[in-house]
Amino acid sequence: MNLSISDPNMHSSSANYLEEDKGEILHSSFRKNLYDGSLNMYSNGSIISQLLRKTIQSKRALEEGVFFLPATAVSSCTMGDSAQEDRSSSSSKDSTLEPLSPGSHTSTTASPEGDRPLNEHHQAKRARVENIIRGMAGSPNAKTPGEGDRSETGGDIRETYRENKRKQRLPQHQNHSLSGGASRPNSKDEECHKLKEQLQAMQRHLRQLQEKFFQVYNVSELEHEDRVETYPAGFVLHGGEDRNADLLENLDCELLADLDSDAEKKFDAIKVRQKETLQTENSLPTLHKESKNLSEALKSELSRAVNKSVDSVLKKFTSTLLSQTSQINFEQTSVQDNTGPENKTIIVAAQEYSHTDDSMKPRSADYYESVEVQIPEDQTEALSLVVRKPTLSHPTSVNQVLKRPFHLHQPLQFNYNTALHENQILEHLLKYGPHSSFGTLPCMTPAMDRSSPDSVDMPWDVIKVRSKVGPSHMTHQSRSPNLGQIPVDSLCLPHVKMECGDLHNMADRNSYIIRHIQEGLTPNHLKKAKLMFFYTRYPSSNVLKTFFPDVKFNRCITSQLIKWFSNFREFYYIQMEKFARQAILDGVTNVKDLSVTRDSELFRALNMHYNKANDFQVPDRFLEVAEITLQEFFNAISLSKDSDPSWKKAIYKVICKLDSEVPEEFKSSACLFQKIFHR
DNA sequence: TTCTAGCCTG
DNA sequence: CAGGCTAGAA
Repeated sequence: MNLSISDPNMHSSSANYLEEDKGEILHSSFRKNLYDGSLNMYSNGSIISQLLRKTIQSKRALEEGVFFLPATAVSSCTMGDSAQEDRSSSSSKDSTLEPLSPGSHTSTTASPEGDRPLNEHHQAKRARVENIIRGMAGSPNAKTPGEGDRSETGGDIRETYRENKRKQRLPQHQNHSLSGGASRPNSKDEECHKLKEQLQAMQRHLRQLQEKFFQVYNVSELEHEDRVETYPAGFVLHGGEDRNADLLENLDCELLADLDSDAEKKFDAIKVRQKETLQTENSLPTLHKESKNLSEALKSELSRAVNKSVDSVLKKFTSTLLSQTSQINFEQTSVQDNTGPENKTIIVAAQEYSHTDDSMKPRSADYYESVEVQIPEDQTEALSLVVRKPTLSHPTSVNQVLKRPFHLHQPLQFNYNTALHENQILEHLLKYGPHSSFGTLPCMTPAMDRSSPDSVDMPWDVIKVRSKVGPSHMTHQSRSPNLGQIPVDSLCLPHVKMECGDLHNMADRNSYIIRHIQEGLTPNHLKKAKLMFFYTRYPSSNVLKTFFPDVKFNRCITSQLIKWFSNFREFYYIQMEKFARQAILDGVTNVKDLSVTRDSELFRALNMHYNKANDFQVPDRFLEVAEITLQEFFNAISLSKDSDPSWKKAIYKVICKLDSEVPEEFKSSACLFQKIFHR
């Protein structure tokens, strides 16, 4: 056989069907429809759904009493083509024959003498398939079609299907309701057990579906058993059922979700096509290709379904774990009480958050804004849920508490922080397990507490120690629990995104948080501004807005930032004048003898002021600018220009032109910036 | 009038 | 570092 021969045969056979056999017409039209459908599959998503849809079509056709072959046609065409495709791809010798399989089949039935035995054969198969479909579409509550219910309207039938669908999707809903927290389980085992049961129910359901599916599939296989031996990967029937069962076992129930509506459309399409002139598929090579695509798509579809199921189960389990371990941690911390009352505050907050049904939903911007409104108007620095962390060099001060603990007892701050820190809690649980203390929350880093108002009063050496701890945090290395106390500040949440990146479901909210606008300037912002001074002494307001994206700019904030840089300059120029005069007193006569290096006293003074922690690599350019400034002062003083009240202004003009670009890294929000420069 | 830089002071 | 004040620019 070859293509040129089979094509005319198929045409003639179609003509015969039109006059003699309505069922065969359906067969052909169905087949055409299926081929078209197979094309659509690749763009319309679930192939499994498509296959099942066709089965439903067959069932409906049976109920209508109009057609009697669709199921067979479905299986023979769809599966047979897929099967032969696989075979042809595996065996190049047979490749010329395989594409003809469907065509040859129809051409055989096209002969008048072959009609009768074929019809009998089909009727036998029809009865078989009818049983299969009935069992497949049936559910305990569904009416059994074909048993006195033929008068059922299509709408009723659809209702039946919908009911089936609802039942099939029920396990998922149950899962949601469980994870919703309304009926929160008391123990982990209980929750595990329920989850397991649901999973098993899903598996049973899918197994049933799979069995029906393979039965239908087997019908077509029998029809082509003389030439079909193997099937595409994932559908090897001979000895491959187990593997297929495993694959389909995890198929998500929602594959059936859109069955009825699409089946209805297909059904209408079939009726329309019935009236059309039947054209034989003269593009068998194309079909060949389509079958191959179908095979590939089936494989990917199955693996996708498995992944989806695993993900959903894991997700539910994780959320359950969160709500339980929050409580566990609270109790543990209460007993140990080695992390101070503030930690308990946070843990209680975490508890409340995890208990809230809608806590998993992203908060609106209004939510956060409304919280911040509670902050006094003249509060320019963000209040925070901050715990003073002891320094490593003062282990005896571990139990020190806040200087201003009243910050911790503002209820709205609770909500604010708890809502925002869910990610951290969850991450902590995933990373350290349920029995670790929240005092070691990885996202509550030493660097973060600098954003708290209390940090203003904190000696710089404390900050330095904390800064040194930062890098290990960033690289996810092990961290001593003794660092323990929890400095928490909303400003610092953006870095959570860096740590919880694998928690995709949290990413969206973090992306909101990272855009969260800070109402006031914090010590972190001051620190950042100081480091920016190494690059720019005269930043424009645009630069300030660009490099403080987490600050909600207003007149006050802008003035404050400007004032900061003014103060920075003041200190800078005072130092320059001081060291210039000192040089003159030291007998320096040549301005070229003046240089500023990292070992210079002048640099140390400046670095102490702008980079107290010394954890930032001051750019060389700043040394150059400092040197130029020093020389300018030296020259001016040497020339006795300082007698002029405004003698410095000339120097300012020179220095203001020496600003350089601030690195892009500074555009991060204050906390993120901290993390970047403390690595 | 508003904004900003700079100076002085605490 | 911030507040108050002044001068100058826009």
